[in-house]
Amino acid sequence: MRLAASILHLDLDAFFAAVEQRDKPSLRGKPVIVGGVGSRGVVSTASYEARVFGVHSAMPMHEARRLCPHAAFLSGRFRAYRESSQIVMGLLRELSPLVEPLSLDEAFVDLTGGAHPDVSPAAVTKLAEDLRARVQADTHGLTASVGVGTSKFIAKVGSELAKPDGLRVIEPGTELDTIADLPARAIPGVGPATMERLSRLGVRTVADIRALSHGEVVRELGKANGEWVHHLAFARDDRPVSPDREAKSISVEDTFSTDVRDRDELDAVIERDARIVAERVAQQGLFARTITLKVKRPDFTILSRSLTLNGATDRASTIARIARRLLDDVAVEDGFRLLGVGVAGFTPAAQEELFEPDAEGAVVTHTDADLPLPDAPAPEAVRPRWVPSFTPGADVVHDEHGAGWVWGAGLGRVTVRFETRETGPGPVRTLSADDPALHLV
DNA sequence: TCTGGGGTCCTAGGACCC
DNA sequence: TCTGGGGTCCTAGGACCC
Repeated sequence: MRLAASILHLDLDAFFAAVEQRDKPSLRGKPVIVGGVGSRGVVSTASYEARVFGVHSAMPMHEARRLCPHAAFLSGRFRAYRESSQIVMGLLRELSPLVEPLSLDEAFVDLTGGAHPDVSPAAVTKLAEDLRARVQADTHGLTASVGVGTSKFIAKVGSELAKPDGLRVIEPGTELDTIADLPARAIPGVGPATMERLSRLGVRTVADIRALSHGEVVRELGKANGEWVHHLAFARDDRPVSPDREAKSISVEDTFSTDVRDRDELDAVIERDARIVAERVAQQGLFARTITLKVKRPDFTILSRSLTLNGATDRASTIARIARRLLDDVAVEDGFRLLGVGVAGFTPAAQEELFEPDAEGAVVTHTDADLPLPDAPAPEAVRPRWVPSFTPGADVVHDEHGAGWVWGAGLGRVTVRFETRETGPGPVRTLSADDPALHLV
């Protein structure tokens, strides 16, 4: 905790949904829900208009449809989100080089590291309001909530209290009062399980935690979590803002639209995911030692199996081969609803002698054969993950009608609303899916 | 037609080493 | 003729975050 309120937390309001409303004028002021549109999808972001109906992040999509059937249900346009995110992160880096992004829509900034040495409450208020105005101008209308405080925790509490489209500077000395009546869940790290334990001690608010002794909290929650929670309840938080945090793991996973039990199909998914993982590892110039296979059973139990190599690799074939072998250890009979492949234990250099313990514990060397492509027609579970298609919300262009977005598709037809950020609400037209004049962007 | 995907950190037991 | 003790690495699971 610092003497001055010099840590800033910025959170873009209902980010994915707000980008959609910005780019789709007919959806402004209406409930918009972005997420997985398949039968097993969940909500990523709901616009404030949809939240009124009880829709929120992580909610199963089928439930969101029940609560708010008249909403627009869109799968995401991550390129557009990334673009706006980069604009905002750029604005933050103008304030200070010490910017720590937490996700596309959230970041901490250490203002003492930057060009604005005056961190008096009046000065940071001015700075933060200017920032919010610039975010809105440079992103063509997205709004941000900003909190400023003496620590990461307090800054984040500030932006939470300021939502939506607000600013809250929590002045030094007022922290304890500000957080006293917040639910204990407001402390980062207190999730459902921890909250349940705290409830057993009669805790509801942050102040209730303060009434407990350090020892009591640690006994109930364990050492690390207990100390953390007890400290934060007293607003003691000296975590630095750390830009350039290095990745510790890279993984890809797929939830299938129906459970998969066929071993060949699972092997094909492993190979496809291993390729994606290997590409991302290589992109970052890394090599990984530990390969992890993750599966989720139909009853939602999650299993993971991992193996650490003596060497380090960035090869898809090696990652896939190990993952396939790890799958040998897992009973497949009930099938899986999810399979994932991940790597960790990064080193900056490949290790020449890449060998691994085999099932008997002996050491075997191997060669890297090219991975076979699965024979067509591939089952749905094994198709490439990012095939361009007329998913709801996708950007399209029509030679005659201009730019628009996919409202719905099926039975060989695509319904498009022809409008853009600049046009204002536009007309809806239903076209043939193989209309040669219609192009995905 | 029941509940995503990509991460981080912690715990706990066993192997292994000195 | 009752067998320490610490440190590190690996593995599996779980809580949590956005």
